[in-house]
Formats: sequence, structure tokens, C-alpha cells
Amino acid sequence: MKALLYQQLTSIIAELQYPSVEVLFDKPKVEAHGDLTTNVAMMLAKSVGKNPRIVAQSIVEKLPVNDLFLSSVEIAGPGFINFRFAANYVVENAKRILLEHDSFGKSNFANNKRTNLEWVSANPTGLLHAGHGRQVLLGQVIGNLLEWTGHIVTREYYFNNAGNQMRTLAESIYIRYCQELGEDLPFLEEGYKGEYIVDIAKEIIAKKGDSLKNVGDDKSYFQKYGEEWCFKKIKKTLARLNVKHDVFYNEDTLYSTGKIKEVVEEFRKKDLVYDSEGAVWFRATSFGADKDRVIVKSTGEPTYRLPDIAYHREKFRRGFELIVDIFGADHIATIPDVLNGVKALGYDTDAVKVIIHQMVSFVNGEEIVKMSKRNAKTYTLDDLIDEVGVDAVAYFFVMRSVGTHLEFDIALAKEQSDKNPVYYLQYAHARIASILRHAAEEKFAVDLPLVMNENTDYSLLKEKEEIDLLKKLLEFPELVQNCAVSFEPHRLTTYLREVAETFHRFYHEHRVINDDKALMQARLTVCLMTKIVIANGCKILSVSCPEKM
RNA sequence: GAUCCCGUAGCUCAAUUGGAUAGAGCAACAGCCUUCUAAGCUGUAGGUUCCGCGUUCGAUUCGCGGCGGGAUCACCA
Repeated sequence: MKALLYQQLTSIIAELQYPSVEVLFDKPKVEAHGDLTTNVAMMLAKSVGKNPRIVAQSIVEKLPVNDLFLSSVEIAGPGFINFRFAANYVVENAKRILLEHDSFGKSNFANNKRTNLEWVSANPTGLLHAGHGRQVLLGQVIGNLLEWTGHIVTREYYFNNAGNQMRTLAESIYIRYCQELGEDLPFLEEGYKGEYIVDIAKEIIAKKGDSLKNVGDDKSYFQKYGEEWCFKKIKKTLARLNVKHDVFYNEDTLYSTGKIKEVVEEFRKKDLVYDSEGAVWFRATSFGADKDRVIVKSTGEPTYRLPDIAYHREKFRRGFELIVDIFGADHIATIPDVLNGVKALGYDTDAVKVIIHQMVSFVNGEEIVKMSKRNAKTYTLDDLIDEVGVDAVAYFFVMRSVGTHLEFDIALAKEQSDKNPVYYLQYAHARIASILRHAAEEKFAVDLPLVMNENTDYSLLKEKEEIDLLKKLLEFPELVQNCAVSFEPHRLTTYLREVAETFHRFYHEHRVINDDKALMQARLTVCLMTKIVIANGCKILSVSCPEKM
């Protein structure tokens, strides 16, 4: 609806021989200010040397006002031009919702941009804890948003199954194994203390008995078993949330194919590294950091920075035009080093978008839920899903902007009542489904093909609540785009809540099922359109839409 | 001490990315079901947007300086 208005205004500005400016629209906060507003007059006022209201007046005079397009055009405040669309125009536009149905909201905005989305990337040393949920769902929804806006998305999980932490995992399992067999061994200070380690040990005993007690230094069986066990669990948890990665990228391939070495050599050539105290240091200070960083330890093992740099270079080499990483705030320190390293290798780091989300705290009503990684009683993501359900988990983790700390109220998420925002949204969907069921019993067209064939008289839709609802629904495609380009999934939850609210108001004010058959059919169509938008939005959010509640 | 994020109603958070009178939910109060799902709707009350200065037609939003909270500052990942 914006496009036409944009065209008209641009040509009017040219006709009036004003300097050309980009015409931008906003949706006014206050309903009295119309459906759309523009500040072009104020932008032009400076260069034209006239009062903005006068400039606005000269533009407005050239705009037609009728019931086919604009029902009103007004100048307000310091020089805003406010537009209100005619009901007919809104209704005509809304038909595209039916035509596009499942695809309503999709676009090829990004023109099939090859995109890599990396997230979760937890190493297979344990289970996903509840706090991981934010990252899991953010990535899921951002991936969906990117796909809906014309990105070809490769969903990727980067992991490391070598090094210190894996040795610690093997040791931890081994000690539990021996303890379960009756040995009185002290546990590792820095070992993984979670109960799952004991579970793994018990499984190994069931399979192997005590035959591995005297393996000596070679704990590779325990390591491999532990890794596979953890990965299986992690993937199972992700699957419960419908999360599926296309690529599991093993850090080890960066070593085995020589990519790590290659990076160090190139850094050396460019004098970006130097040797000191037996280690190799990256000149982070020449990129503005407060101190240089070790990238190869004196033991010869790289620190995490080096493989991270090599990995990001590989993403570029694999042909990705957009590289999205999602990290928790606890990883914030590593990001500048990695980006600087990749830049030094000659890649455009503008193509790398790093999304950092703040941490999550859990409350159960008044009570604060503690969870520590090394604590035996870890509150896992599975526990959380068991407690509040998949839909609430999916919705709650994305409903706040990534920059703020998220307080997850378990009691609220669990509550099946009006307090819970997930139910509010799902209730609207179920309510519509119920209306459609009733209508179907009376032989009304409620399925998409039927509605499309029906001679629905859309001009019967003129009530304020009907038009408001349709306007709201028509915002959906642009909203999806905005959420995608700004990487802000929470705005989708805000929007869907508004859709539900606008629908509930419509429902309350006007009966859908009534004696006026033609009007009833038109209103059924509005219901169907609303159902489509809620369903599409929920699909992006990975939240289900029940037909009944 | 340094870097990054945050500070908005009693609580949890929005605010179309610089717009007009800062909005929702919860909590509080007052109403609405013999008719399509009351898991809903309507209304009342609640604010010096942490403080100060600056940028401009216009600041919750941008800049600088404070104050407060969180995260991170390894030859751990």
C-alpha cells in the first residue's frame, strides 16, 4: 500500500520542482494521525526555504481524495502529512492474503543471498542447560526469518571434540566409572560434576563391566563414548524444539586440512604475529585492543581464537555472502579478535553479523532459580521443556529484545491462563478455528479454495474493527522483513499479540455467524485471513497453532 | 581499572530505529456471558523515560560526563 503512495508523492515533488528527497513513511502511534505519515515537508522546508506546513499544503493539493484510495489527507503538527486509506482500498489489498496464504509474508527481499547461520555450537561435554534456550530459539527464529526474506540459509553447528575439555570429560567419566565399581577415588577438582556423568559411567559398566578399569592413560573409549552420548542428547533436545542443523562442522577438520597452519603462516608474512615466551602472539593491540593475545600456546596447541579465525575464513571461502553468528554475552571478549583476524586475511567483515544476547535468569514466581554449570543439579533445557512445554519455551525466549537481560518466569510460562502471552495468541487461533467449524456445519465456505470460488462481497466490510484488523494483517510482510534485517525476532511476538488483540476486539463487537448470509461470508473471510497471518507468524516462531483449546 | 550490554508505570517489558499525547501484560479497582471458545472484551488508576550537559524544528532513541545493575577481561572454550 505504501508503494503507490510513494510513487505519487515522488512525482508530485518532482512536478513542484522541489529537490528530490527519499519519501519515508511511518505508522503513527496515535490513531487520530491516520494510517501513514510522512515528514517530507519538513525535510524539504530547509532547502526550499519555506514553512513546512506551506510545503505540505502544496503537496497535499495535488493528491486525490476519494473512496478508492485515500479517504483523507491532512496536514498536522509541525508539518506532518497524514494519510488514511479508504476502506475499499484496504479490503482490495487484503485479498492477497488469501492468494498467498502459506506464503503471505514471504519475499525474496535478499535475492537468494547465501547465508550461514551458526548457533548453539555447544561442545559435546554435557547437556544443554536451560539458559541455552535463549540462543537455541533465537537462532531458530532468526533462521526462519532469513528464509522468509529470501536468504538461502545453511544452519550450522560448530563443535570441538578435542583438547582439554574432552580430556576432562574422559577423566570425569572414568572416575565415576571406577567409583560405581566400588573404588574410592577422589573426583577431579575441575571435572564435570553433573549427574549425567554418572549415567554415562553406568551405561559403560552395563556394556563393558569392569574391563576398562586398568586402561592406564588411554581414556579414548570414555572420551568417545561420552562425546557420542552428549551429542545424542543435545540433538534430541534440539529436535524437541524443531531445531535442525544442516551442517555439524568439526573444528578438527581445520587442523587435519592444514587450515590452521595456513593462517599462522599468513599472519607471519603480514607481521601480525610474533614469538614470545615460547608462544605465538597476535598483535591485537594494533587493532585497538588493550593487549596482544596468544594464538598458539607454548605447548604448540592453538587457543580457541586461531581456529575461530580459520573457521570464519572458511565460511567466506565456502561462498557465503552473509555470515551470522549468535553468541551469549559471555563470549563477548572473543569477537573483536576473531573479526580483526579475518579482516587481516583480507575479508570484508561487514558481511559478518554477530548477534550477542544477554544472559537469562530464571524465576519461579518469587523464587530465584539458581543454575550452575558445574553443579550436580543442573537445570537442563529438557527439564524446562518438560515443565512448561515446547510452545511456551519457544515464545518466552524470543519475546524480549536480545540486548536486555531476560527474566524467564517458569511459573508464568507454565500457567494455562490469561496471564500467559502464548495462550493469548493461541486462543485467538483456536477461536477462529471454532467459528470456522460452526460455519462449515452450515455449509459455508471456510476452506481456502472454496472461499476463493465464492462470490464474496467484500464491500460489506466497513465496520471500523473489520478494517482495523485487515490493516493490521497487511502489515505482516513488511514486519517480517524488518525483523529479519534488524535481527529482532521479538518484534514478531509483539506484532502477533497485537493481531490477536485486534481480532478479539472484532470478535467481541461483531458476530460472524449471523442471519445475513452475505455479510457472514465476508466476515468468515476476515477470520480466515487472520488465521493465516497468525499461523504464518507462529510458524516463524516455531510455536504451534491449536485448532482447539 | 578496561571493554560491551542494560537502566522506561509497583513488577516483566514495548516504543515502527530521530517524530506528534511514551504503550502492553501482570498486579489493583469497576463493569460485560440464555447467542460464534469469558484462556475474551470495556473502563479507571499508575511516568521528571536514572541524573546533568550538548546536537536540532523535534531526543526514551544520537554524543559527552556522572550514577546504578549485568557480562567479560587465561598460554579454558
